[in-house]
Amino acid sequence: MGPKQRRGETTVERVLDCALDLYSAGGEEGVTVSAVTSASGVSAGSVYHHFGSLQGVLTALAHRWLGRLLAELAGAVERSEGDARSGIEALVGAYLRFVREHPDAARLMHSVTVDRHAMEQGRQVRGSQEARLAPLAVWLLARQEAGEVAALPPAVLEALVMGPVTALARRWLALGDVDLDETAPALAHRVWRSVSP
Amino acid sequence: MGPKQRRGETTVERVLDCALDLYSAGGEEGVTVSAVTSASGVSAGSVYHHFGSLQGVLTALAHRWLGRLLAELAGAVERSEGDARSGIEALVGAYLRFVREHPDAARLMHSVTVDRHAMEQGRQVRGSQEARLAPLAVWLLARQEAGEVAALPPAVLEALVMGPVTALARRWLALGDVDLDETAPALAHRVWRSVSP
DNA sequence: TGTACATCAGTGAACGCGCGTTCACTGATGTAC
DNA sequence: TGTACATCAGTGAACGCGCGTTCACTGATGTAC
Repeated sequence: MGPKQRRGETTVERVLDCALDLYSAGGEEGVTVSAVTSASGVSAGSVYHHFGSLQGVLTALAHRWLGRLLAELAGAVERSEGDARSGIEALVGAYLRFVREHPDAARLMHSVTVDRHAMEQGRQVRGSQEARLAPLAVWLLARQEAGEVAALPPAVLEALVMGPVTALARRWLALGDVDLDETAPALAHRVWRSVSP
Repeated sequence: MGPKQRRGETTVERVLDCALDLYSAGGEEGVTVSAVTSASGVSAGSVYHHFGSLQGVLTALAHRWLGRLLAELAGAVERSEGDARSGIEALVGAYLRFVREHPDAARLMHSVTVDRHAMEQGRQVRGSQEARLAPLAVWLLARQEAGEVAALPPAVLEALVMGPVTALARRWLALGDVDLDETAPALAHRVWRSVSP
């Protein structure tokens, strides 16, 4: 899979970059074939050569950024001091920083439609994401087994940690009436309180 | 605004009900004019008479259910014992119950596209929602001023209370691998911990 | 190093389909007198 | 209570537009010998 020549890589990159711009300008309905081709200078046929369909472009775009976000989060946790508290606070901080630095990509990732299509594509997508999510999940589970985190079902734990962060991110993306840097420490502290033993 | 004859009301109702079914079956792209007309038996002209456009149908649908949800939440808080803790726990419980009882509507409301269009329609929509949201916001502010809730910025408080609930709801809607009833009390308790003084 | 060749990458005109919307019209409803 | 009439509600054929996708083809790249 993927391009097998140098040319192909840059074409793919150009298409995805333009697709993100179009998405942030006009939502999913703004990402049409003709918009992509005229914005990127790549022909329709070439787009289909690399992505198979227009939906394929959006899926690839979501994949790409989700991978970057998860890598960022895993890195932040790894770089933290190792205990549950500083790890979770690092996680919260890294998420909000990523959103602030890549608001357009964040908007795309928060789109339910993307989730939906990804789900419909079946377990293969979820499987690959789980693989990338594994470092975080493994770390959290280890902290939990060490008694540093409350014994809660995984789904509840995930909701408590990620819920407030994504909620604040969504609000900032939609209204921009929050200072993420300023509020991040308070949020991180409160999230920690909610999952501490 | 709205229908001025009995006939009109039932037509509007029928269109909205069918639109929700179509949405839950095929997402936003499943809600086409021809799908709506053939599912509801209402003619295209009549749809346009009542809603102005297809987008108008989706906007009306989102409005309707958002109103119902907020009314449900406000009612639950009102019925609670009055203190911050039981109010917040009632809120969490009511939200999850609503999602479980109306999963299709919940999926629609969690859609970012709906948010997006609502936002683009300008402050009028947000204004009317704020009016309906007021009871909850007012209640929470009063508890905060009484010292029953930590002194946090409104955006952070909202994220801490609603974030975990919507996150768990989204997960259940997407994967269904959680028992909402079972996990609701634990979640509510932890949410309370995160905002208690 | 040079050449042959298979494969990859890219082009863009053409296609048909289904979409949202309109409009001239008919029928139903409710109200005023 | 009965009638006239303005307004609301509903119809469905028709329209044109822009969409996603295809395909026969050319050009570029990298590799094997």
